[in-house]
Amino acid sequence: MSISDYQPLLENIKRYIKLEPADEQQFTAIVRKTRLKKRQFLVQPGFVCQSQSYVLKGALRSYFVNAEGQEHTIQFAIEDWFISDFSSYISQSPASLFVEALEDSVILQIDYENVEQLCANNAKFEHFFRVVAQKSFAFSQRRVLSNLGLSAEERYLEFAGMYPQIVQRVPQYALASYLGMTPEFLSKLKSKLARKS
Amino acid sequence: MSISDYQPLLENIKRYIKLEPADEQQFTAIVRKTRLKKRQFLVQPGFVCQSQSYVLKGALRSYFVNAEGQEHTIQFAIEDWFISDFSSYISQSPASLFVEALEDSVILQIDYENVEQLCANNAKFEHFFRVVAQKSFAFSQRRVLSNLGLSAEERYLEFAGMYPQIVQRVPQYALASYLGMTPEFLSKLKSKLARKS
DNA sequence: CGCGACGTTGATTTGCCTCAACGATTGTGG
DNA sequence: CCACAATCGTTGAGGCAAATCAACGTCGCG
Repeated sequence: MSISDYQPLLENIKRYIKLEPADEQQFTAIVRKTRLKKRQFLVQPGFVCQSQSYVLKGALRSYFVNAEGQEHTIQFAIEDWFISDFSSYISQSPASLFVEALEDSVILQIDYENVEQLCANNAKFEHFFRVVAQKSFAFSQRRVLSNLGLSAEERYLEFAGMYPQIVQRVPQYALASYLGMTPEFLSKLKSKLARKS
Repeated sequence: MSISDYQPLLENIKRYIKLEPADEQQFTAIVRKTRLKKRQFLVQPGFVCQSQSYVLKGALRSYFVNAEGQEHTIQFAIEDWFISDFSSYISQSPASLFVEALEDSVILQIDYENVEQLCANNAKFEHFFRVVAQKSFAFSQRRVLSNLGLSAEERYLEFAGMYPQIVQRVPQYALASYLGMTPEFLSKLKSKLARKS
């Protein structure tokens, strides 16, 4: 695995903490690179989610399948994003989500045990993972807010305004299930909005 | 402020990290006790949320008011819970939520600057706040899931099963707005469920 | 007491879902 | 390289869960 593979992830981390060469070395020692084929699963319900994954190239999503068989997308991840079944990951208990590659992808994985050890040994990383968790929490709360306060059309427009790349890149049924509507309804919504302008 | 006021909060922290007397002292030095009257606001939109609050006694909620004037409750907090406009708190930018006392309450407040300093000086607390943020994130993701995957009735039953104390204690319009339904609909739901049993 | 806040109940409306049929595109095996 | 199936998006008809609107009862409190 070449040095350059780590760079995007190290740059990401450096947005929050300063890294000396020794820190970088400590960190890269626990990173694994993995390739995924489109439609390949990274996590499946019932298995413990051992690692968090950073996307070097490609696109993934995590989703839940409820009793009626409906899919509900929890998260998308493209380049420079992390993804996992976070609930399973932090409690090291069986997952309830699928994590699936939407395209052929390349990811960097870091395992739970190693992350915890790293954080215990190096306060910089403890700080980094605190900040990331806090931002993730704030992000999730904003989503709860959108779900509660906005109509289907407003949710679509908000998301499309914020993440146009993702809207273009992921299948529409996955986007619909993220936004909390049926694929049919999203389709009608888009054609209505297109007609307006 | 008497020592015993700190105890519940210290016990909470000790569930995650071990505290030496010196640690306890470092921590209690940054804690402020505040009393709130029912209907009093702790945070209001436009003002920066300076602190996180731990509930010693009473009940609070955070909520958002959208363009149409509808309220949407983001969180409830009773004894032994934290509450704030977390998004405003971590970015120290203007709040978009109200945080309001639902009863006369007593809280312990810790300010952003002091928490950051404490974490920088004492790795135990950095760890504590990481773990708390991670759990909060996982919790919030589960709520997104419930919002997406469950009907109004299912959301109510799930919440009532998980937090019966809160259902009894908070006004029904606040609960309805937390669960993503109108007060009228929640009322009909409850009477329907009561009739069944 | 009387007012305001809260919960209830019923009639009506609507945003979104379900079901079904139909193109377009992709992928796959012969 | 074509044929065929599978996958995905579109469109329309009809249905339902939940919202809206309105009227009324009740309780706590100034």
